[in-house]
Amino acid sequence: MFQGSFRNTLDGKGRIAIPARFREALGAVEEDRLMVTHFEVAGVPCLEAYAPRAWQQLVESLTEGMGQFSQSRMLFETVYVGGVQTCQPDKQGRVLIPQDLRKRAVLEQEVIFLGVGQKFRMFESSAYERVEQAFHSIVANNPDAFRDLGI
Amino acid sequence: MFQGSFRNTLDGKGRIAIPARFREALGAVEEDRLMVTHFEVAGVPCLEAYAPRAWQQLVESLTEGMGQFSQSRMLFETVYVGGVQTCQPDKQGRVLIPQDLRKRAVLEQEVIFLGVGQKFRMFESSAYERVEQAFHSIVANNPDAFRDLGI
DNA sequence: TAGATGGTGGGGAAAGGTGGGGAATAGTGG
DNA sequence: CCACTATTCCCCACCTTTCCCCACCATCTA
Repeated sequence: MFQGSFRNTLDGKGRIAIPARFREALGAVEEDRLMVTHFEVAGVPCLEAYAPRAWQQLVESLTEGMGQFSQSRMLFETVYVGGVQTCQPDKQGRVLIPQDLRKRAVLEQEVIFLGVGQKFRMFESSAYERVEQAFHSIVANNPDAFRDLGI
Repeated sequence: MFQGSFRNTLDGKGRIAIPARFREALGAVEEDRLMVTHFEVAGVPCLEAYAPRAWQQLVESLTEGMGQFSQSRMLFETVYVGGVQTCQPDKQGRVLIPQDLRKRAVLEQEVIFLGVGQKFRMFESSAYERVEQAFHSIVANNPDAFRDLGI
């Protein structure tokens, strides 16, 4: 379980330290590889990282769920599954975020880590502010938006 | 297994480096030939590449699956199977993409490689952006499309 | 204050990707 | 059938990125 938010810095080589709490959560389950793919929240690009096992399950459930050539399946497997990269932390607990992903999520300096259960998200801090704004303006303008969530 | 996304460049001669990870995945199984055919994802043209053995299996399973003269079978075998080309990497791990395929997928400069299990896809980067958009707009407008996947 | 933990920085070797010269081959037109 | 041109193939060389180290600093705890 990934839980909590942290704020670390990308160094000149594109490496970043995985928050120690998240490393524990990884190591608890298995060897410490990370599956990282990219995504968007409210139109703001970010990365999503899974423990290998959790990722595996996700991919398998994809195979069962939809027809071979369904539009949404192909999109999902191309963009979300296809975009994944395996990252191996170095002895300091840092990973090198592959260029391609770094570009997509526009990670440049300060990165926010957000634990979301089976995975965690990474945003460039300036981008993350936009997500916060989006959240607050939804709450203000559309109080029912979160009714289904049971909160 | 092909996994991960990479971004390489076509040189003036129409050659492109196969990402090293994909070459390993190929070489692990057999000699490093590639079967490349063309396809579309969400209306965006791309190429799909298989290891020879995986391609073989695909073609054979096709024979079992559908009636000899079913419309969809004939279309599939004509366009998808018929359109395939064998590519042999040079000693630097590059392949020359045959003109014909290059044109169809409009590969010109920067190419995105996406590992999708038994095969990988190649898009011109500008074209790939359209695929991403399609994916994100499905996720945004139709949150239930991927409900079972828990993303 | 000393020690432990977590995060940051950078040197240097190795791997991966890019570019281009020049020989071989195939395709085209006279 | 020959000559010419375009494409393909094989080689070598460069440069950027990645990987594997080791060192340092800041914070928290005992």
